[in-house]
Amino acid sequence: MDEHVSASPSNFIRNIIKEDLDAGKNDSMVITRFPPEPNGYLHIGHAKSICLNFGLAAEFRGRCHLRFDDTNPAKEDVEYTESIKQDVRWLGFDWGEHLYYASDYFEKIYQYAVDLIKAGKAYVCSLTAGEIRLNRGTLTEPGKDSPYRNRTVEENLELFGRMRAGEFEEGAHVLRAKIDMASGNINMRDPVMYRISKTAHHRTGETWRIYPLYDFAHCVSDSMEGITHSICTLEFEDHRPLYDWFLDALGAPCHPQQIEFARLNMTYTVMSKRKLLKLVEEGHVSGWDDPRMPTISGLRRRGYTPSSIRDFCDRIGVAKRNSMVDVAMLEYGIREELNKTAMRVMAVLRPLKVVIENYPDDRTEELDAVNNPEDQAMGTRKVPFSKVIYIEKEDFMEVPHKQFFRLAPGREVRLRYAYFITCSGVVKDTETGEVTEVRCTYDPLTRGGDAPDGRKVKSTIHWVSARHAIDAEVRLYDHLFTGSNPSDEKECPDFRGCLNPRSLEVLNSCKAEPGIRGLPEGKGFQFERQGYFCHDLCDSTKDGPVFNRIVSLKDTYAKVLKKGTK
RNA sequence: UGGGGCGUCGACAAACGGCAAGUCAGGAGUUUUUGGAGCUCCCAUUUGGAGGUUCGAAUCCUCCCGCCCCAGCCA
Repeated sequence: MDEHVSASPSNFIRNIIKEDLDAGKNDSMVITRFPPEPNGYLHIGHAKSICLNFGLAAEFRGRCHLRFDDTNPAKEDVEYTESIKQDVRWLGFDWGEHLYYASDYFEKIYQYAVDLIKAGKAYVCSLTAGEIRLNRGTLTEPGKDSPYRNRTVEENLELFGRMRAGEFEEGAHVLRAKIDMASGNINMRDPVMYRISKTAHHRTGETWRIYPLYDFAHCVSDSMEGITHSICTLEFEDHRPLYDWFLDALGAPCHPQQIEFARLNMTYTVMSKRKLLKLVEEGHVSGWDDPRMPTISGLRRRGYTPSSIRDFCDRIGVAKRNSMVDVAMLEYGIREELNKTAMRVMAVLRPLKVVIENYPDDRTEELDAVNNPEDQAMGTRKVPFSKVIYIEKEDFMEVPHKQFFRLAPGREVRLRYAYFITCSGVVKDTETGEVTEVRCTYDPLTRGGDAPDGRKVKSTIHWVSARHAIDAEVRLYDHLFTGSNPSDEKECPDFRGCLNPRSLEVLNSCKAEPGIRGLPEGKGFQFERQGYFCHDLCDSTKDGPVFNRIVSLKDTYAKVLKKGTK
C-alpha cells in the first residue's frame, strides 16, 4: 500500500477508491475526469474539484480527463474553453492526450437514445414545456403520465429522426425517458433527454438541431471514457439514481460510480457563476481577472501561486458537509510560501519627507540589504541612502500614544539597514497644521543598523532615498464583500448590496527603492513591513510600474491598537 | 406532509466499537535590524438532543431537533 501514501489528509473519497483498489474493482484502475461547462471562468471552487480529481488520479497512478460538458450551446463559448484549459494547466495539472468534448460524442449519444427508444424506455413527448411542468406534480404529489407516453417504437423512432433533421420548431417535441411519474425523486419522473434547439453550437456549428441534456449526456460520456469514479458536487446526489438508470437501461459495459462532495464556500466572496458574471457585466469589477475575484485568473493576476492554491485545497479537505471556509486559510498559504521565497525590497506607500540635518547634502551611500532573511542563499543588494528620504506617514506621530514605538519628536529609531535617526523637529503646513516634513539627525556610528555602544531602539522602519526613488502605483485590495457570507439571503438580500466599497484602494504617489527594477516579473516579492506584492502585468508600463498587493503581512500592531480601543 | 443528504472546537476536518488527529483563527510567552518570520505552550472531560445495546459508543439501534438540495426543454 506504499504507493497510496500521501501527505494529504484522508478523505472519504480516497477511502472509497482505496477499498475499490483493494477489492480489485475496475481492473485496479482509477480514471477520473474534470467536466466543466464552458460557460464561465473557473474559480477557486473549481480548483478544489480539479485538485481532487487530478490529485486522486496522480496518487493512484491513474489518469484524469478534461472533458467539456458542452451540451447547451445557448450559454457556451470558445472563449471559455480556452481560459479553462489555461487555468487547469496553470494550476499544474496535465490531461495528456485526454482532452474531450461531450459535443464530440453527439452522434454516439444519439445512437444510445435510439437504443433506448427501441427498448421501449424512451419516448417522444409533444407536450409544451408548461404542460410538462404541470404534469410533473409537486414535491408531495405524484406526477401524471404524458398522453404521448405510449407511442409506438416506430412512431417514436420516426419523430426522433425528424427532430434531428430539424423538421420541428423549438419546443414542439422532446425525448423523454420512460421511468416513473410517481417517483418520490422528481428527477425520475420521465426526465427530458433531448430538446430541440436551433442554436448554432460553438464546435459543431449547425449540424445538430437537437441537443442532449446533462443527465443523459453526462453518464454516457463518463461510460464511454471508461471513467471509474465520477466525482461531482452534492446537488447531483438526487441525480445518481438517474445516472445509474440510464447506464443500466443501456446495458453499458462501463458503469462509473458517482460520488458527491460538498462544493467550496469561502467567507467574504461569492462562488456562483451567475453572480460572478453579474459582477463582471455590471462593472463592479474590471473583469473576470480582476484581482479581487475568486476566479483562477483573478487569483493569478493578484499574485497567488499555483502551489499555494493546491496547498489550500489539501488543507480544506473533502467531505459531504456544507461548509464555509475562512478566507484566512487561503491567505495563510500564500504568506507561508512567499515568506520563504520572496525577495524583500523597500517601498513607501504613503510618503512623508524626512530631512537628515547633519547628513552631507550631496552624499550618496550604498548600503547592504538582505534579500531574504529566511534564505541566505538569496544574497544581498545595495540600497542608496542620502540626505532626504521618505518614510511611511504612519511611522511618525507628533504626539505618540503609549503603544507607539516608531518615530516621534526626540525619539530614536533605526532605518532598516541604514542608521539610527532621532527626530529633532517637524515642519507643518501653516494652513492645515499637517506635518509635511520631519527633521532628524543621524548617528554616523550606527551605519548598517547597529550601535557600537550597544544601545537599542524600539523600532525599525523602512525608507526610500528621495533622490533615487522610483514612482509607482500600488493597488491595495481588501475583501470584495463586507459580509462574511454575501450569498446569505438574510445577511444580503441582494448580494451587490454587500460589496465592500473599500475593496480597492489605489495609491499613486508611492516611492520604491531602485532595486525593484531588477525584480523578475510574475514573481511575488515583499515590500518590507507591508505585505507581498507583484507586478500587475496588464497595467504596468515601462515608466509607470503598477503593483498589486497579494496579501498583507500579519499586523500585530493593528491588533494591539484594536485591543487598546476596546 | 414526498425524495435525497448532512450535524465532531470560532472556521475547516480526521477518527470505520478501544479511550476525540491536524490545519486556520484566537491567546500567552520567547526571540528578532520587518510590531514580519521562527520557537514553546494554551484553546472539544466530549461529538445536535434524549434514550437504548455493549466491559467499552462520535462510531451500532430508536425517537426527536436543526440545516442543505430537488418541481429547467440549465449544468
